[in-house]
Amino acid sequence: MPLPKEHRMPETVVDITSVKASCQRCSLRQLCLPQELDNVDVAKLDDLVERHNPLQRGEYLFRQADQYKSLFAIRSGSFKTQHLHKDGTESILGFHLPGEIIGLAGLGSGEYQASAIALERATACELPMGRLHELVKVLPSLNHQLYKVMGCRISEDQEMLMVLRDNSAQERLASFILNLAQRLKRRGFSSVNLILSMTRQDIANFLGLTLETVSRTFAKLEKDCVLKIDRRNIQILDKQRLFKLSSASCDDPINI
Amino acid sequence: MPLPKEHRMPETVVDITSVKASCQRCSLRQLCLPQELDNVDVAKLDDLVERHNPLQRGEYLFRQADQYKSLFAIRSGSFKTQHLHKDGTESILGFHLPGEIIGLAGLGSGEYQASAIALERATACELPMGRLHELVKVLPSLNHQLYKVMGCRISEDQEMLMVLRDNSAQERLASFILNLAQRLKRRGFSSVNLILSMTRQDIANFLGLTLETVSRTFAKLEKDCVLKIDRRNIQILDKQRLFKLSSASCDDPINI
DNA sequence: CGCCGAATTGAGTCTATTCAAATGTGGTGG
DNA sequence: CCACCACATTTGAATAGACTCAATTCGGCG
Repeated sequence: MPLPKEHRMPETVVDITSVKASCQRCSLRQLCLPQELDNVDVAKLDDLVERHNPLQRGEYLFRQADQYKSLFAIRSGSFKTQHLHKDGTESILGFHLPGEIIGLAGLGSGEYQASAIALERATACELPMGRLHELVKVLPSLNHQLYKVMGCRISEDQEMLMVLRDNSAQERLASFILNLAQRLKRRGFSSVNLILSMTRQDIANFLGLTLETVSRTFAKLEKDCVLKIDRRNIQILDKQRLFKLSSASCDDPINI
Repeated sequence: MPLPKEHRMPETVVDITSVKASCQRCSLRQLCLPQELDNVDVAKLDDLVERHNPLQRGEYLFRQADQYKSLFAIRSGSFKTQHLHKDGTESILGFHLPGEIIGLAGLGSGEYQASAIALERATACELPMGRLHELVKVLPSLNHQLYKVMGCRISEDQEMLMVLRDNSAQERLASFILNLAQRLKRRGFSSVNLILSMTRQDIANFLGLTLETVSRTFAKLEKDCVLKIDRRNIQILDKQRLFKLSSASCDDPINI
């Protein structure tokens, strides 16, 4: 499997040297669980976090139907979550970037309902649920923050549901690129030059299209001078127009 | 607006006479927030619940972009949640039955991202967030339960996303009917004879189809002797086959 | 250089849509 | 009681967007 250029976090975003006491100094703090926690509380959160060695592309962070043990906060790189159906087909549920929390759906059923797979070299912080449940009892701010994270996830999932259900291929792809650009920007990456860590097939699967349609739609957007495309490298030439194309009914203001 | 026959809860399911101390005696207890709470904790939950007068078909329980104040537990009847886009179009996000908690998405953004509208005569219990936040601090069991409810919602939303993104019109409609039958059964209604409280247009909007397609697909399912259809009354004639039609890749065992 | 997987491009097909018309139903008022 | 209206629903015919199948190109890597 050919490796795409890695999504390496800029030095200022993740301090690789401070593996210990990490949440406190982690520059993902504003995007992750510690957001809005004071230093004392973050220190307590730090104690339960288990930091993992890097995963390589294709390796699993957790597997569907594994017994539910932990939430994971992504530290670097990117992941996809995918659900395996009984008939052997797979559905991609999402792509996940540094600072995002994955594994939340398991809180309901007690088992992971999807597998998380690294799309490139990636690291994650593990938050064991047992200890997290203890910690939220004594840290109302953490408890509140966790509710907020979950509320956001419900909100984002419903937004995505509407995009995938109601929009055309071009609208879906435009939304996808804009969404990615916006999330990358918050993490200190360029919001104009994106390096996709997933294949066309992954994008197609995620958007409910075929890879041929994704390819053709990219070609059309390039022909219309909205994007410049070079394999996994996407340059946004006309953000305004991409936004208009993303959906006639989208209501988010441009904030990318 | 012509009224469909009302989804009236069987006497054994909701005791209308005990409006006070209601969570304790409410027979939706096993489906709602109090699930797995002991009597002392339920009594405390009772104190914060504000019970409302019935809403008529078409009336709003809360409105999109209203300041976020409360969660709502449905007590009787049914609701739809729908998102209004900037261009004036509306997207239905879900249909909601007694015992279900709605308004969870607001926990992230601080405002409701959809409106909740009664589909028939309906009542709901209001759970003000301010007091709920206080209560979860002292009731770990309630806190735990609320996480579980939110985890389930994330899980269900993702399941729905896959159905709407990956399946054909017939698969979507079959899934929809089976899902409804299953949820109605848990609430003491027949899982064979369903009374739909929503219009064909609502179903189409929810499933990402046109109302013509919904109508044609119902007609096909009736012609194939899978359903018997009389306006809003649906009789499931062949549950086994409906399940097979619902999706080649669905993995839930038949449990309806 | 040649292999292999990823990605692109082309041609024909099919599902669901759009547009249009007809039918059915419940409620209202004469 | 019946005529009529508004609205929900059904049905038909033509269209369009995405899909399938197939062939080709591209790029990285041994």
